[in-house]
Order: sequence, then structure tokens, then C-alpha cells
Amino acid sequence: MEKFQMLFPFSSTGSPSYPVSSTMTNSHVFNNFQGDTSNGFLGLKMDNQAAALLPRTEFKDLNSSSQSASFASGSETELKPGKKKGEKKIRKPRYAFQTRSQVDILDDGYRWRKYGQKAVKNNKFPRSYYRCTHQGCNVKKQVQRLTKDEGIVVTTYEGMHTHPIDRQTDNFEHILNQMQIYTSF
DNA sequence: CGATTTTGACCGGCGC
DNA sequence: GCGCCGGTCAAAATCG
Repeated sequence: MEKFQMLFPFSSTGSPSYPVSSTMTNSHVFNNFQGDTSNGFLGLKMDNQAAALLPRTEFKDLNSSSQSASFASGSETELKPGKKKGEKKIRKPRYAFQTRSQVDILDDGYRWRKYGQKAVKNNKFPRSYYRCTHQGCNVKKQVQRLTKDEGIVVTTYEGMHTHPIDRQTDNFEHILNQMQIYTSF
């Protein structure tokens, strides 16, 4: 296959690497909108990794069908309406990131294993499904490119990692991005 | 040789 | 009930 691992002036390690926040525990960079009204899920702390990609990354809300951009919010992957089944009503929050990039492989520091690829309606590019290859970590993500702007890649994360990042990418960019994040609020 | 990608089959939900 | 659709599985192929 083709692997492009060029571009990106700042790719210090040969393979595309992006800054990632390494501590995702209590440091919620983003954390919610308003106080949570109920026992909801608002604790969405996506301290995220992907926030630190390219300067032109923006967040998008999946569920609110509208807003042009803001930042991803939790969307519950609804478990069907009638499914009571107790269990965990863990709705999986999903976060989408739109990134201006030439490559789809946005390495955020975790190891991903691709488990599927499907063509998307209305889009000439396929969508790829990845899963975090960490034991017990069910974080998933999908990557798709827009037909409209083939320069844009939408990455959607689902779930949160509960383990440390594989690659230590705490560098200048990370910090830089963190700053951007904080100041934009 | 183990890990990961590829790719078509398979599956559950939903609309008709 | 049937077929479409988005998502996942799994076996074979590839990569390193």
C-alpha cells in the first residue's frame, strides 16, 4: 500500500506525530457546557488528543444538527428507545474533529487497528474504522474525508482511553495547543 | 512470526 | 417482511 509519511515539517520522529495531552484524568481541558442538569454525562472531558493536531482543526458537534462549528459534544449513541435492559446506560460520547490535512492517518499517540472500511453515501471517499489496540480499551474512531473539500478529514472519536498514551508526545506543540484551547474559551 | 490491513460477508435497526 | 444502510467480524494477505 501506500504510506505517506512525509509532509509535516514538524514530524520529528519520522512518522507523523502530533502533540497529545498525556494526562487525561482530571485535567479536563474542555469540560462541558453548563452545569449538568441531571445525572447526565456532561463530564465529558475530552482532553484530547486530537485537539492538538493542525492549527486548522475545529470541533464539530455531532448531534446538534446545525451549528457550524464549536466543539464536539457528547452524543449518545443511543441504545434504542425501548431497550431497557438495565445495564449501563453508558452513552458513548462521540467527538468529531475536522482537520485540514492531506493524510488521513492522524496519529494522536495511540495505537489503532483498523477493523473496517465502508463507502459513505454522498461521499466519494470511504470511511475507515479503527479501534484502540489496548487491552480493555474500547475506544473507537472513524476517519472520513469530505468530498466537498478533500483537504478536510473528519475524525470521530468514540469513548475515552483509560490508559496512558503509547507515545510520549509532550512537546512544544502540545503546550502551544493547550494554550490555544484555553484561550478560546 | 506476530501484528495489522484488507475486504466481503454478516448483522441489527429502521423505513416502507 | 423486506431491503437498505451503517457498522462490525473474520479470514486471508501483508507488513516489518
